[in-house]
Amino acid sequence: MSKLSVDLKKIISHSKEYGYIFPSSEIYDGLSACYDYGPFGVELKRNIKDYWWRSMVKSRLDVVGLDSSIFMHPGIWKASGHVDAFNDPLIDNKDSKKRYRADQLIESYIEKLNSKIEKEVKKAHKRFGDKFDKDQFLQTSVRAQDYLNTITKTTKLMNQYLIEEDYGSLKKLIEEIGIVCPVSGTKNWTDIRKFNLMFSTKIGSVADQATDLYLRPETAQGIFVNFLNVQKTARMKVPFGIAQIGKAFRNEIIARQFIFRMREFEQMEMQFFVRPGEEMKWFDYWKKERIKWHKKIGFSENVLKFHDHENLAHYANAATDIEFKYPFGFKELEGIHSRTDFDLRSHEKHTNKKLQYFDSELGESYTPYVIETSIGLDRMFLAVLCQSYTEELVKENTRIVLKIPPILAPIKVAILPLLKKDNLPEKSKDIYNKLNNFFSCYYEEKDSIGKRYRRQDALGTPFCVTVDHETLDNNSVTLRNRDTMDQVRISIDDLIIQLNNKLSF
RNA sequence: GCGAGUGUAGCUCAGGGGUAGAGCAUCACCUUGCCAAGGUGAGGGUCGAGGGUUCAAAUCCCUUCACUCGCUCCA
Repeated sequence: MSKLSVDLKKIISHSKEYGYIFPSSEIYDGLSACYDYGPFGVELKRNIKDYWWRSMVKSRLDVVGLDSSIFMHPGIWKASGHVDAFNDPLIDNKDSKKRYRADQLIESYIEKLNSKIEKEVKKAHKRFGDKFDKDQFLQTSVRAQDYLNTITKTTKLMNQYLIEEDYGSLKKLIEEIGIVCPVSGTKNWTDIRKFNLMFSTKIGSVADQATDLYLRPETAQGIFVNFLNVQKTARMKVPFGIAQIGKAFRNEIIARQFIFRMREFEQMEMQFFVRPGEEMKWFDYWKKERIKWHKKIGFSENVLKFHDHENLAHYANAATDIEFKYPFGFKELEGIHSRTDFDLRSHEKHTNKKLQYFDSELGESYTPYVIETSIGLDRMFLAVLCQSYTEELVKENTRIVLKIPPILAPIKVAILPLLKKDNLPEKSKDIYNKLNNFFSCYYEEKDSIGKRYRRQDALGTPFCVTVDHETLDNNSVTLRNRDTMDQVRISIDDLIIQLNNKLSF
């Protein structure tokens, strides 16, 4: 096992030990790729959401929020392209262990036959010179006719089987035409299985009258179908954005790497509607805005990078990812996509309802173009954990610290009596009650003071307030910094102001 | 789905036919005057599940389940 995955392993077990993340359904042996957020995980997650919502919605005049439902009309997923585009027949080669899409295997086979025909044509052209008639050749050449017939027949059968979802026959077809695996060169294929990205379920209490529907695979569509509702009621003018935080569900073929790729996950999305033709300007604008956001909470230059897409999705005309350097490499954390007017237009087509905006400045109506920023909340959570987890040597002992940015930390301040006697606990609890109105606090009196500091370090608490005998004399406490372990003595009255300075957005 | 690996205490793991173990963690009491691991005691396990071999199985055999890693996909 590589050193990198050892790091991830440490983070996973630390997350569990300190109440951040538990494996789902653990006492039933777990459920693959599902995780639960524990008492401190849920706080960190909430703080990340707040940080995003504040900067994307609260601090801007041109973006408003939305919380659309997870269940939506099944027609939406037809319009968005999810029903057709993510419904693949998959087949494995048992020798090379490679997985392919069955239809793509057959298509590349047809491609090969086509190039063989081309070769024949070229050869014949050489032979006959200028008098060469391509159509005539194709009709008379036995070999070319053979290829053409096979292509026609194979294409027809493939399409028929795909539509009927007759995967048994589709496999037979692959075997009959003798397709081999490009890697192993063998015909040792598994059966074809259908893979569907979306989870389906039923709504309605009577089974046979129930309507099939899907759990949403992205939050974006809830925004698109509410475009006019939001624009009109919040009286927004293009350019403007709609933001949403919510769960999404994808039946990933393989879900791995802890909370990086889960089947149930949470997205923080914003769709920004702009005038047609101005999309690249806004695409660049949001690229800059979003990278600024990441840097503001302390992600450094060398753990972030843009990754521009070469192959664009069916709806996009430009796309980039912000990648974060996880222990398993640079991976997508956030996507910024120029989605054109694909979604709005597609919903118009499917509903026969106008989804246009009248631009009073231009004096015309149009379907806005859309720039999407979409960040995985769980991926952000993991990025924060990976960035924060540190082990350092202090007097030949390992100190494990979660250097979580203070504004994101689940617990902001721990209040600790130096000793569990002499009225120190009582005094500490007074301070706890006072501070807890402003920050999330933690009170602890067990074990030696050093041990308690280390425990708070491991939990990621940025500040410890220690109450000692001097506190009883002059109302002063020590304030300890998690990252430097430095302590300053300050008056209790100054605590709230000082902490506020360090903990505000 | 295929391949490999792993399942023993809350965590990290040892033990490989003969009474279930260690360190850390937890709880109680004592100790403790600022950076983890001081003392005494206690709780906690049908050794992933089912079956087989055996006088005897955590240990050997078979089956099964779950997780982890790799491969294909990722709006």
